[in-house]
Amino acid sequence: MKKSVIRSIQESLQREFILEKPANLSFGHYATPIAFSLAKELKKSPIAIAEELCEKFLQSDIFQEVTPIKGYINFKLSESFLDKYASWAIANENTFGIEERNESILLEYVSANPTGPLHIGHARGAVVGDALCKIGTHLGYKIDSEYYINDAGNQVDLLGLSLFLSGREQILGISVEWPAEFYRGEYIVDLAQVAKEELGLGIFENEESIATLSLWGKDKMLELIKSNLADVGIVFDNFVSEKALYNKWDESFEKLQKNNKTYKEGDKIWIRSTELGDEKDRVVVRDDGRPTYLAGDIIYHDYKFQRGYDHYINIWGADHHGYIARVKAAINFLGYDEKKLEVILAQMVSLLKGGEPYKMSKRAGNFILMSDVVKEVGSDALRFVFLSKKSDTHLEFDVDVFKQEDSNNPIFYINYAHARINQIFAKANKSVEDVLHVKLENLSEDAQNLLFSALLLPEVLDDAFHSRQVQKVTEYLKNLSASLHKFYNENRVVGSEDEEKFLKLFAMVGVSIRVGLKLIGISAKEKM
RNA sequence: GCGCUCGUAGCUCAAUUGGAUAGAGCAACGGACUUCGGAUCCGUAGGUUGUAGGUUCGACCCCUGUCGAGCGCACCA
Repeated sequence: MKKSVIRSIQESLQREFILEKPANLSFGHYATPIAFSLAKELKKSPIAIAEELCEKFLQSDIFQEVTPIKGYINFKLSESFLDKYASWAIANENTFGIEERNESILLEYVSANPTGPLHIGHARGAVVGDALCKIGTHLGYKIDSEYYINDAGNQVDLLGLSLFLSGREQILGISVEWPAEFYRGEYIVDLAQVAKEELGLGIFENEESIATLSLWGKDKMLELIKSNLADVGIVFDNFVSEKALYNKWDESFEKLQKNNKTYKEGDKIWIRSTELGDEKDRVVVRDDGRPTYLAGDIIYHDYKFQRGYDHYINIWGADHHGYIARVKAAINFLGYDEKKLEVILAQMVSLLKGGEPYKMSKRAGNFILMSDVVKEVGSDALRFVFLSKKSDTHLEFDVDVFKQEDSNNPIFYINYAHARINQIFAKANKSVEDVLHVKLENLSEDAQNLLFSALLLPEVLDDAFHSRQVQKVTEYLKNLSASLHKFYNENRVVGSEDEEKFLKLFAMVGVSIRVGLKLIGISAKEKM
């Protein structure tokens, strides 16, 4: 819809311009402040310029009115244009808003350590990533989703050690001495129990089996993580193992070396990340020869870029923000365009419980499991809460409030609108096909506004994806539902002389609600 | 101390990315024919956008200072 408008204006204007929505829908459907920027050039007042331009624009048949107001030019679309578009959308629901593009994107998100179940903080990145993936795919981007498994290094070792000690203490009844850092939490105790059943009691007897427990535990945790994700409808295209990539280190290292971006100091190897804005150079290989975590990420990003995507998106927890500079530097040093990598930060989620702050830390074991929240409020509500907020703002909510969010939940509000539409078709004893041919003309202003709102979905999706702000979609769905409810309360549908027109209008709203919900991973309810 | 992110109604968040009168929900208060399902709708109240400057036709948005919050500042991930 917007594209048709832009094309039409472009034809008569022959220059770049900004198209936006008027502050007030009664002014028109679209607007442009072009007269303001022309004012300087032409040395005329914006108001006079706007008036002159309006006449030119009126020649197009997609506009019913073009009016100047205080220098702004407002466009009102014609009913026949809106009707044609709506008929097409209703008949082609599955392709409504779908576009063709050639750009490929690699989207990496979650990538939580396989040392424990996902907690509520991970859920935010997970849900946002999944929604971006679904929306972007709908918009025609070829998106692959990927999860990077940190299955090498200290944290996994620590998992093995924690299982080992827990097994000795809880199962063998031996008193153990806990180190300063280890994984606590009930899942460790539970997992040690499973280890006993699958691997035998002997596994806790000898310290040499810690390595075995690490590997075994990591696999178990990964399974758990996958099922946590599946519970909210998230499935990844790829899982990439840090460990499996380690044999490519020489290859990546050689590139860095060739570009003179590493150096040796002491017995360590450093990368010159300072050259590209990092605070300091970073160690990539320790003095005992073990590569650091950064080395793993260098290999991984080398591997990513070798696969030749047009664009790369990483969703990271905000606590990793300090990491962006060094990874981008490394990508550049490897000979790639680091601007192709975009990092989205998902800000911390802080939980309250009865007003008391919850300190979330994987290591402390005092965290809220994503799966627990899903169990209590359901996947839809969890998704909706996280998708309603910009991902880069701190989010704080009280679990107790969250639990009682049922009738207050906007999801119910949206679903109610959707269910209402079905209900009214049933009441009228008509199907969508019955009313598809009806022309939407001579509509009241309210009806026309509702129609226009429903047709806006593709633009909203486009905007949400390109600004990486998924809350625009939830916001839109709430507003569209509100318009529907309002219209419903003010207009009698069944039995009125406009019945068929209104049904077609409602069908269009239903399409947008269904498609919109689907793209944020929520299925619309037919009945409630 | 340095860096990143953020600061908008009592609370949780929006604001077409520099545009027109800063908007929703919740909470509060007052209303809507025993209703095409009232899980809805209408109305009232609530704001110097943390704060002080600057940039310009125009600023919640950009720049500078300042205050406050969170997160980083590892050879952990």
